[in-house]
Amino acid sequence: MSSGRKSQGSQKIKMKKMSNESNLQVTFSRRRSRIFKKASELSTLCDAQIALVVFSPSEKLFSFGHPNIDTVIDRYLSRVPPQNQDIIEFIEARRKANVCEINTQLTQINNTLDIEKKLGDELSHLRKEFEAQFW
Amino acid sequence: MSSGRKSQGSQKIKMKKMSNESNLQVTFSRRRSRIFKKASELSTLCDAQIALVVFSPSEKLFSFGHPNIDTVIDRYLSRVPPQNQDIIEFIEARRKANVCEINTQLTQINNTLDIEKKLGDELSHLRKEFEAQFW
DNA sequence: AACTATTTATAAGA
DNA sequence: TTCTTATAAATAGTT
Repeated sequence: MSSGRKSQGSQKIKMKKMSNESNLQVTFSRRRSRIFKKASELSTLCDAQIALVVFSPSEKLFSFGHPNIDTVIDRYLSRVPPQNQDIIEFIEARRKANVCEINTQLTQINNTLDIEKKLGDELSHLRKEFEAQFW
Repeated sequence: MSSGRKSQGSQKIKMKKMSNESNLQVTFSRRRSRIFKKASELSTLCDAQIALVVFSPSEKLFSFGHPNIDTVIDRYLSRVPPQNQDIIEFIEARRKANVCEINTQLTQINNTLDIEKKLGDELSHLRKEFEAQFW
């Protein structure tokens, strides 16, 4: 016994990234599970919707949601100016622009077609006259 | 002083939705801020990526993310079979289908136009012959 | 919002 | 790793 105390107990630590890797691993595991427990308690006690996603330093995924993580994430994405919504709107806008542009082309082509048809009709009439007179 | 003690201190509570609305409001506010604090600490101490979204019973949104909530959510959505990606693909497919269909129409119209033009040319030639012979 | 008795969480050591 | 322990933080009810 170098000391009368068996432990110094909990000590305050600096809020920066832990240097000791094995301590970091232990601390991550403990704190992570407690946060998920607290999130679960909050959702139960207060009927709050919660989504919690954690990636460990070793890239492992942990997630929790109440009543359902995807429901909450969708609700979040529909409120915040969302990137995905921008993409959808961009694609839709391009689609509409495309349709509009092609419709303009179609109109022009149909106009040209009308002129050609009228010319065709006129010439068809001329041909009949010509044939009637030629024979 | 109805009692020698000033407080009963913390008492264990049942893990079910709190019935008293004002207590629920206070508890929600306290626990929520502590969870966000803990999430922040975990991300700092362990350099973990975190996304936390909470909707209060009164529909208010609270969110936290490290290094960025949308980054983490995107990373989560890219692992889980994502609905939004489906929507994007659906819209893109519709756009392509539209373009393809209209291109078919254009081809048909251009073919028709060619025929009409040939007819027009032929009749134009006939008219020249007719006029040359008539005058 | 502040206080307080009690319960939990925490970090380090064994 | 898990267990212990001294200490710090969180908690629920009260004031």
